[in-house]
Amino acid sequence: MYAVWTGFFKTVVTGQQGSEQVTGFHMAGEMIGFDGIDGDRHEVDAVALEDSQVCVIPFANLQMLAQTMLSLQKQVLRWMSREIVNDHSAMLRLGSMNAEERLTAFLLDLARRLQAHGFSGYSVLLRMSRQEIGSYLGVTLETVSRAFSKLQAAGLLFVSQRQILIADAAGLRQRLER
Amino acid sequence: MYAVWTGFFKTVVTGQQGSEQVTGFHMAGEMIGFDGIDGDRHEVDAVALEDSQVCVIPFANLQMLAQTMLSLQKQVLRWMSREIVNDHSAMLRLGSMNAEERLTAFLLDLARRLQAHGFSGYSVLLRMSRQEIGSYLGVTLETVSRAFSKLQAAGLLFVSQRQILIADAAGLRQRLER
DNA sequence: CGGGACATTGACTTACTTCAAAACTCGTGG
DNA sequence: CCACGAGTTTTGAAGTAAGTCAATGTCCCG
Repeated sequence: MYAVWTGFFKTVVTGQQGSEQVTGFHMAGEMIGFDGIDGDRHEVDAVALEDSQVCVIPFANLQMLAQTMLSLQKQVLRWMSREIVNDHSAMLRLGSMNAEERLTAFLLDLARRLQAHGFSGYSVLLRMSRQEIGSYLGVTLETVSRAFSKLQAAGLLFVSQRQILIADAAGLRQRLER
Repeated sequence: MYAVWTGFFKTVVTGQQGSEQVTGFHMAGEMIGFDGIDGDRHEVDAVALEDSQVCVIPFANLQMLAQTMLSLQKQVLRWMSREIVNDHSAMLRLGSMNAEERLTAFLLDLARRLQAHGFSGYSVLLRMSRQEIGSYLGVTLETVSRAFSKLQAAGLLFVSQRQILIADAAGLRQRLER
């Protein structure tokens, strides 16, 4: 298991012949590697998107500790449960939203998580490229770029390369209530 | 937690204003409800697609038992890990495959799971409607129907309403190696 | 036998992709 | 300090896969 200490990661699954799909972005305080418990190999690759520090925790150790520390055992289950819930929202995004809605939902989620970590909930510095956002959202990088431009034209946010300023969070949220 | 004893279920997440997304199908021997551990409510609804029997397991009980039975604790982690891996393949399907590939991957996965449960790996009786398959795969029911017809025209399978006969599993697998 | 739900197929429309060009950013070296 | 070049982002124009709307067909059950 890998606990992100500082920095920012993406996790990627690779299909048979090289088709890549970003399955998530991970910041400080989050865990990576729950996919490797069942099989004996991790199904995803984790890639740092900036200089980062992780704490490597052999799963056997975690499990041993959890036997005596009940709170840790609970925490592991909560982490995994949270990942499952996250993945289900990702499926909802990918399966039943258009490009603009996907980007909106993604941004709101990112801003919320950043805020939970003590950062501003309005000024977001993206660590990932349009390409990577597109992969995560199941659209092309061009579509991501166009969706950004459209949201900016609608006065909901300001975009300058990777610096995003959310001008109207309520307005963004409203766009998801189709 | 709910352990499926007999029958067949779908799980569904509902977006803000009623947009539905099927997040999975579950057959005998599989567990439902890992999404409810973190929050205090389940995020998905489970719906039986035929007469079914489940074993209801209060999570607190499971947790208590797991403390003394090490093997059970491991099993819980394995179940959850497997769900995470499954969700990631679902994301890969939704994010980087076209309609025909999504249906192909879905069918192969379903056949594999049925076979693992002692059923035929070739003759598949679908328990869900085109609508529900479409929701799971992020396409419309018409697109599902057309994809079925196309795979049949290619001689890879035979379709008669909900009865599917996989004629060329290797050929189907090959279609995924784009 | 008839009605209702589900599935298939066709014709048309559209959101997104693809291909291509121009603009911006940033690090490197002259 | 500026110029160059590579990588990234934005924007436009054209093509296409899938959505939408609608008609027809099929199955099941009362």
